[in-house]
Amino acid sequence: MKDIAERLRLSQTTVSHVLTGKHEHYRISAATADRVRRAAREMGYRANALARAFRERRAYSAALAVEDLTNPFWTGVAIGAEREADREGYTLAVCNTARVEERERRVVALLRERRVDGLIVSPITVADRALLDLHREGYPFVQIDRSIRGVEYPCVRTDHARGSALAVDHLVRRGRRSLAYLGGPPEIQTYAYRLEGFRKALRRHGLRPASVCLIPPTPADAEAAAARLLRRRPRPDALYGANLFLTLGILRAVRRSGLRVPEDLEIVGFDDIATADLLALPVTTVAQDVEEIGRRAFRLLVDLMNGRPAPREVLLPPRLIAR
Amino acid sequence: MKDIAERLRLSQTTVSHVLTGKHEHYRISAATADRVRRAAREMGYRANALARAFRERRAYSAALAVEDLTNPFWTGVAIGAEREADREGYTLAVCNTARVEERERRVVALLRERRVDGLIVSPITVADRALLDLHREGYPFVQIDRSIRGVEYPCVRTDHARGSALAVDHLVRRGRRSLAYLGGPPEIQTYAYRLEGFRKALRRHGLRPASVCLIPPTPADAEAAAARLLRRRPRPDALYGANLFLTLGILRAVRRSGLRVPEDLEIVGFDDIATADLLALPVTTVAQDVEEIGRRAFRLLVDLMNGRPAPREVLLPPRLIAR
DNA sequence: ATGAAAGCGCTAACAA
DNA sequence: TTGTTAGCGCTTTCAT
Repeated sequence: MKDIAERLRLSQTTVSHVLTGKHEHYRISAATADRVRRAAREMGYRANALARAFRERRAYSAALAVEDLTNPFWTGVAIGAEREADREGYTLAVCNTARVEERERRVVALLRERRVDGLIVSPITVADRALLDLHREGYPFVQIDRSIRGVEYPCVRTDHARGSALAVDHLVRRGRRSLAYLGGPPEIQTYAYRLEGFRKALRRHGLRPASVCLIPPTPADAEAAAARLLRRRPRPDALYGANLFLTLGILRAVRRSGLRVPEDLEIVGFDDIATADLLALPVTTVAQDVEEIGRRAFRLLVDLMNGRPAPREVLLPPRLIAR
Repeated sequence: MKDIAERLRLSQTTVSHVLTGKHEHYRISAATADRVRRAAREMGYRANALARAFRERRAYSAALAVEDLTNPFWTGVAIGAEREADREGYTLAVCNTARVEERERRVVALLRERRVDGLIVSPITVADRALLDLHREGYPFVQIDRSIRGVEYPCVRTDHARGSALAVDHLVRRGRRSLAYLGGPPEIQTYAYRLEGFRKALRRHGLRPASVCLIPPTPADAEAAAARLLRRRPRPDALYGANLFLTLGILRAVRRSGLRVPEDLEIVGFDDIATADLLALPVTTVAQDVEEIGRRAFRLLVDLMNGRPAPREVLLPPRLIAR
């Protein structure tokens, strides 16, 4: 800017006004604005984003803390959020915490030290305490998939309960009566809502759960739990897995059991499976609009970062993919 | 820093020396260093990364341009790269270009405007021309999966040819003689090497390709091409898909054909499939160490960014997962 | 072993 | 319609 100003015998200020598009506001003459722009082009001027960020105290960057990029849910969220960030001129740092405490702390540090302007995160991925601290300090963040108490920042998530209801209704419609639930720990809000939805829907049909297994949400744990369920007499005629990894475990257990699907029992899982049509066993899924979650979250974050009000909760409808 | 200095009646310089860990070099007394650190803690000092980046002309951040976060290859790379970036104190911006030209341009602009210090990218994801420009301007980047001519910056990739050889050897060992190749356009170096490896390996066994289909690397295109192949007489007794999406298409075609695997034919695909054990048809895969690719790429990028020399090519061995 | 001072590139309040 | 000036928080050179 200085060089341009010198060459044009203008002040650096004027150049700045033009180059930042504020010439209207400062009533710079069209002719001058033109000269500045031309010179800038000729001289190969490139704005120094670092200087600008420093001066404005804003890096136009945000972070997305993800607990497992291996999970298509989070990949989808990342895609959506990144897309929106790009549209808004923000840089999005994607941080994979992999549920390692040390890495969670670093995400928060990132926000504080690198002066990232905002954060998209799901509680658990970053400990509640840290989030409450951030909240108190006024750092804007948007929650995904689940939320914590005592924070009026928004949460964007699928209507978990509704998803479970879709699953139950589907199974009951197909004549199943003995449904078993396999879900993660209900301390995690996600699973609490999914379980609650499951229970409520069953009640609506005048049924009771054949079983409710609360286990760590991994394929191995689900496989073991499902195997146990399948040995029970009477055997449940439907298994409902409350997330992708649980459903994969269920599928493995059923496959090993040699039972036939859908003759002997039916399987429904939360989260769609990309290769579902190629699997040996048919599985109905409750699909989430993951990219939309990411997009919405980022848009709300922008609102927050600009001091605009944002709703406390955005619920997206799930979709049943029957198979 | 100023506040700390005032409180301690020291100069800001001294405080800076201590807080940036350079007190050894500047021979600050241990006592002073201690006082400074204590005060910093008490006063809740947090370094302002924005100011530092501005002053040092580097943001300690890098970008990873990915063409499709939906592809586990890229997710794996992202996980690996992010992990390493974190270890090195860098922030990694993951950019999903989704093969949209406009978005590719933005990635390059990001680098130029210096919000990031370096780039990890695969050619095609960002057009060759843009990369050559960057190279000429001296901006550091590391290539992934494939590389362009005229650039001595490193490329980290799986040994594609070796992967194809693993596939061919496996099939021949199992008695297959009539192998068909389905791959993406050989203008993309990745596919060129995979095809070449396929051809060479066959020749080594005294065989010739039953067929070579060069198609867009999507499930739909592969499904159509594979269906055509399966109608041929004589029918190939093995199909080799040169990437994940091609292999998924092949699996669909074979499934619809009603042919039995492995009795009638066998399938091998480049890139592992997470749910392979649950699929209706067994599929052998050539697995890449995707996270390692990401990690290595980032480490090389750090070397480049610090002006250290880096090798032109890093080849990682693939691994056959027979099924 | 510590400090003074300059400056990184930009923005904005204010003056003219 | 344009310019003057100060300053953002930090690092670094040079002095002391």
